Amino acid sequence: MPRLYLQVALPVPLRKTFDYRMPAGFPHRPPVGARVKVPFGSRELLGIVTHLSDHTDSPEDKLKTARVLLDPVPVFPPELMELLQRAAHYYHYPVGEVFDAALPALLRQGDDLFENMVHWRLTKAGLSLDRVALRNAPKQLTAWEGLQLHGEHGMSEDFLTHMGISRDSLNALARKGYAETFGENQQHFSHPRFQLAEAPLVPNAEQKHAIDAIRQQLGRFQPFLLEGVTGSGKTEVYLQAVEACLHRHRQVLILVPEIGLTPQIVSRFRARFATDIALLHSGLTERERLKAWRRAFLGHAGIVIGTRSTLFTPMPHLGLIIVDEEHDLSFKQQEGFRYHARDLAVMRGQLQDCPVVLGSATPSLESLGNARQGRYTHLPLKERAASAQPPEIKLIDLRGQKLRNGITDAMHRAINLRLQHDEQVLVFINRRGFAPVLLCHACGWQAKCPRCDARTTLHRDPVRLHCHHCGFSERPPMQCPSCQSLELKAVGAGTVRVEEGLKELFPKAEVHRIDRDSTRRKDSWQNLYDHVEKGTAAILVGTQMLAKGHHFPNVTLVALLEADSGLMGADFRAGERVAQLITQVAGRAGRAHKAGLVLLQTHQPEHPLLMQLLQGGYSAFADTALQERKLLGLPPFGYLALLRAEASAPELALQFLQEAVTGGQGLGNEPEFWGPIPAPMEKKAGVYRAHLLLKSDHRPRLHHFLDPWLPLVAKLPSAKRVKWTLDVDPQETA
DNA sequence: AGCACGCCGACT
DNA sequence: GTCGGCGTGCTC
Repeated sequence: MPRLYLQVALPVPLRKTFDYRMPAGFPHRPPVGARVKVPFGSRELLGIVTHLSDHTDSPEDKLKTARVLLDPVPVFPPELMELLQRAAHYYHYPVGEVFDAALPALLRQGDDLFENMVHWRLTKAGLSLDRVALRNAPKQLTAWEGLQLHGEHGMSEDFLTHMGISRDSLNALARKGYAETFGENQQHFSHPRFQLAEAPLVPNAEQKHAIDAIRQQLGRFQPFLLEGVTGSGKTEVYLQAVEACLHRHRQVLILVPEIGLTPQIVSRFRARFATDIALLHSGLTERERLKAWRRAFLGHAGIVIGTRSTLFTPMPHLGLIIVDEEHDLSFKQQEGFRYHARDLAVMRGQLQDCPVVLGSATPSLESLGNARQGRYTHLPLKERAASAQPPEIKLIDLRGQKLRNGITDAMHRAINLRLQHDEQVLVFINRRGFAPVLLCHACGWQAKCPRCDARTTLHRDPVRLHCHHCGFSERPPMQCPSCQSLELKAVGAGTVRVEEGLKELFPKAEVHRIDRDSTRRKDSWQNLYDHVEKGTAAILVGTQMLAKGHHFPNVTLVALLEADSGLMGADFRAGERVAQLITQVAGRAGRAHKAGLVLLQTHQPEHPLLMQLLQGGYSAFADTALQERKLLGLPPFGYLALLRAEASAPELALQFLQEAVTGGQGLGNEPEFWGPIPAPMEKKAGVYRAHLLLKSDHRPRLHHFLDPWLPLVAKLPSAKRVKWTLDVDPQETA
């Protein structure tokens, strides 16, 4: 019998796997996708078995022996192994680190997969019990009712605790002989079960078309772009597609941008389906995360909802993937393994033969491009649900206007009018703090961050200057450090100053501020939301985080104080981001029976992007933007990779990138090189940064170039003096 | 990324 | 005399 070697991926930044001998006592064929502990240098690491092979390319005497096999079944089933390995290749990231990023932290640390895994079921006595026997024990009655759902099949304690049934009440039932545990520390795979808890709404014609289209493709790979303006009923389409999927005893994976901010979508699913819904988001403890992950992994959870990394959760019966707000930036990881969860979701759908629904009111130009080329089925929802009217958008020219705390007279009057009608107003200003500039009126000196090429922002409460880019903070000087003048002025407005200004202008109105500083306390945002939802006159001031997920039915005016602030950006996606932001915030106005008004303060009222949004909405903007992208060969018509470098001196980073360009000559499949250039904020947190953009008009050709180029780049002598990273499909190119 | 090995400076 | 600075080289 040939001897078998284990090929293992380890969490080290090396673009290779490592071979190990199998010790006596390992099963004959350990499962590919399982975790193993292996010796590595002087330490012991936990890795993933990627292959079993009867030969090895390493010299026999260098091989070490694996130590412990941790899993009886793979933590990554075959389709996930395939997804993660393809992703590692696509993003040119070390495969062992990709596996590491995909695993809940406790499993990464070596915790047992099925430790503390207990299943409960009713005993014969429990099954034939009369409920009156428990009439004096309401908690035990609930537990007994819960256990009845699955009868003698039983269910995991993870799920029971998730439904609010405590171990105490289960133990009490056990003591009376009505319930028992079984299958301790063992896997217990099953199909998800569900019941409809409320009747579906009656869809309109567009919704029905979308629902039918998705239903018909269940069991097959097909991407859909569900483009629905705010209030067009995207969620109802999701719900009915999910229902069809659950009917086939399949699981649904739903990705959302920031689950903490969207409790509304979760409660819609909870209200519609009586099923195990697993939530995976940043607010969980690692123990909670593992339990939720395990319910998905074992097939118990019918619906799995989570942020970006939830995409990597194994689901044995996956039947549908939904990516809500697919344009959202947070789906792209911005450090380390820089994957795009939306793009990998499509890849996963392909591997697992299921439809992928990308939903947005403001789709990314990438997805619109895919829809127009026929790769994705376009499902537009243009009608707003019953009686809702589209908001009216108007511009206020800021040029030559006197501003009071960032507010023009025209804006002041418009807000006043709405408050008099007992309606609510949202005010957006995309800047935290009190004022973005502290300026010397005498000599022009400005407060700057010593570690970044950036000004510091003046904050109140406590009064300090903060750098929003690196966390530096200091007490503001009493007099100008340059000319000793005492005339230091706070210029410009952030959320705090606008809040103060509005309180002065409207002393009788409730004014609330929502930004990262005001919502630090857990739940404070939710409490405020519940309060405001009741509908008394109020003004909400905030950054874009106010625009996400929440609907305020009584808001009739939305104000953007600096609508064009994003238009100056050097990034080619700046326009797309501004158009999405304006359209998204406009969607917050006039949801119920009142028509909404959107007021944009701008220095560039004749800017083509603004004109287009006003006249033709997001789709008119998208048409033009796509034409421009095509002319320039930019995404989705061109394919980009960005090589970033940072170093202790500016020349080092630029020199490294220049050598990388030179090293790429003659490799074949060469892309266009744009740069190297210093990054827009060259100095950040004390390091100097530079960029090299690679652009190709064929994706495969770009990757055929990157494959030999990257190892070469890594071996450049100058690579030792910089920290470099490659970003495939970068979202921020500037 | 870690971690060990290695070869030069100021401390008990 | 040693503790420790971080350059460089390796990890099946």
